[in-house]
Amino acid sequence: MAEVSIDDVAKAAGVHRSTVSRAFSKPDAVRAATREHVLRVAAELGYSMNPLAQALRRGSSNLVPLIVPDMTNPFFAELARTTAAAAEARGYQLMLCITNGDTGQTADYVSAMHSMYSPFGIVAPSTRVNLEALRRYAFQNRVVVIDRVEDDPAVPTVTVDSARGIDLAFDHLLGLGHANIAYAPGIVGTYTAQDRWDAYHHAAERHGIPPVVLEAAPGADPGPGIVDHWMREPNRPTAVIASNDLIAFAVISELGARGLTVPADLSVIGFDGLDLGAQFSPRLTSVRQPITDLGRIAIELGEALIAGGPPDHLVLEPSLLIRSSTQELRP
Amino acid sequence: MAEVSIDDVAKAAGVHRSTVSRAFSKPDAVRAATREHVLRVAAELGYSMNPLAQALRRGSSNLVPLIVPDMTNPFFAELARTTAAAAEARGYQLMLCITNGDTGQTADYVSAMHSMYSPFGIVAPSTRVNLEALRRYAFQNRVVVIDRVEDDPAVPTVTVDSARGIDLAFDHLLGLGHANIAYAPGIVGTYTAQDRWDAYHHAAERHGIPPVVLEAAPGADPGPGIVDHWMREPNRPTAVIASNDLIAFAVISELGARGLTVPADLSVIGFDGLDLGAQFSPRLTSVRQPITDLGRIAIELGEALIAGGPPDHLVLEPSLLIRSSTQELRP
DNA sequence: ACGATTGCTGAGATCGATTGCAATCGAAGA
DNA sequence: TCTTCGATTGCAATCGATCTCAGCAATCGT
Repeated sequence: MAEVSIDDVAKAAGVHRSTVSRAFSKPDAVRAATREHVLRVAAELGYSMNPLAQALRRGSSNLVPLIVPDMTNPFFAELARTTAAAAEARGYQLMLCITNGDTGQTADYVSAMHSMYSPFGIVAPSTRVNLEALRRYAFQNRVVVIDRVEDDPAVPTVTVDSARGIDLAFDHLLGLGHANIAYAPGIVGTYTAQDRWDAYHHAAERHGIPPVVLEAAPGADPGPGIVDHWMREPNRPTAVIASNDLIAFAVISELGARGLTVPADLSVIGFDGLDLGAQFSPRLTSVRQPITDLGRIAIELGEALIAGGPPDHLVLEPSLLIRSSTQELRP
Repeated sequence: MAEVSIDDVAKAAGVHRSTVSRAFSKPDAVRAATREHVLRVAAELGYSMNPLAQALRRGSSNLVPLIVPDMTNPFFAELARTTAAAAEARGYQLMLCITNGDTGQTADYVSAMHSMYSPFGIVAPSTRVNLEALRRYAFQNRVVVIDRVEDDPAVPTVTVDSARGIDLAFDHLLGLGHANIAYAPGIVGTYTAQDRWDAYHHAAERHGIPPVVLEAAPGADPGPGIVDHWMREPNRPTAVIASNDLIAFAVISELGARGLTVPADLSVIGFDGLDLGAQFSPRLTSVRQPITDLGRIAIELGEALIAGGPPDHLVLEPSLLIRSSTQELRP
């Protein structure tokens, strides 16, 4: 019941603490017989090493913080899950930190991670603002970013190719006969959001389609704003690309509330490819981000970082997840 | 850049480390002038206390683990958010642990929390199984449970009144003219799931309604199984109560895939009252759990626990969130 | 004016582990 | 048989903080 320390085990096993320590952390440095004896005694006493003390002495721990802005967005939830799995598989203990988009909190977490002797940390930023705070620490801590950091090649990053994703969406919609394709941005401020926005304009231009951006008032529920905007369009688009799945959900929901149906009245394609989209009504067609790879690679980049390798900047390929929220245009 | 320790600050300020320590942790015990001087020097050096060392020496930290089975379920995501907020407001640092329903992991986390000197931990269990592992630790650690623990009154708990929630759903549906109300269970094994199941049967019996439970094969995607079951019913129910919002989503989605619409062909009511339900199509009517209170109260129970008070067992009241997935029965 | 009290600060042990260095021991090599 | 070497193990310093105890000054009561 009381905490059993390394000295208790040492005493019970009749050896010195250092032997116990070695039996656990460097098994080769101790005679096999001794080691087994120590381990057995330790097991009997229900001993397990205190990670805090260990981290303090060693100057390194296995706690890897994953800093995300908002767990309510299922994208981050899925990211957290896969990253946690990847982390655990490599012996790290993932610790999830939610910032609620608060710049100060992100800085706090990164600095806390510093004093926790984390080998490295992973940040999935929401707004560009908080990256500034991050950079102050990036040089002294080891940080991996999902998304990107402003012009700072020293920070390893992993991203999904937004332009390619938007192209995929365009090709799909074009193939379905749509020629009037709008874009519904959601949150703004991140690099990814900006990329998707830009990619939409480029793609529209390339295909000779007049770009229509369905903006909603910031802060408010985005659905109504976007749909209002859409209905006001003189030449009403027949398809819309949402900047992420949540926005797509909101649009479809609002459309339904007004008696319109998807995809009959409007084809909607999301961006994320969440599992949750398969439970939506209609099942959401979406550009799928390889979230599992994102998590795994973030961990790998972290390991590369502590190994002293050069910072990588990986770009992953999205793919298309065709479900039921898009359909062929029928005039 | 290098880690600045308490001794560095002490030297720079020309005082002993104990004075620096006191300046931070018990401001009254040090002269105002000295304290300010120390604090200023510390700020200049960019010093911040090392929580590990502090926890090690003090034998207590402010790290509160929140152990959840699955972040992919938005219920837990919302719970995590509100609990994190409540924790932070009280000076705790919430650390999220995802078990993926793995019994062993839950035990690991609880034991890790032990050696992290956490004041207490919060567990939101998914299956009843892992509660056994929990109990082995509960007596030596301080654990608060959201949901309940088998016959163990020593563990404080906070729950939502499932029976009341089901009643609310029944009353709503009955008021809409429905007389044939089915139940769609989801995950099983938790106390809450069992409660809702029982409550459904009681309510059905009380209202003279033949109970219809729409079970799906475990493991698989629940939507198709539930809908299949529903269609096979000789006397097809006109309304269904889902055991949680995710199940409701799945049912509605599957219905949509088969060309049926909600609420025209079937009224569906969920259980959770997630914000996400408002983005669903149709907007989901649901029994709302007071998730914010759940998180806050879990923290408060934890504090009561370390204060040495008797373990409480709180039961919160759900409420009805009427949106668009239910409608009056039209014969 | 003198012993007692109060307020503030310094010394040093301590939390639970790791690790470089020294000591020990048996066996191989000369 | 004596030296040397490698494999083990013990010793003690150390990581960065907290906390009890003691010392010392200024203040208080009478």
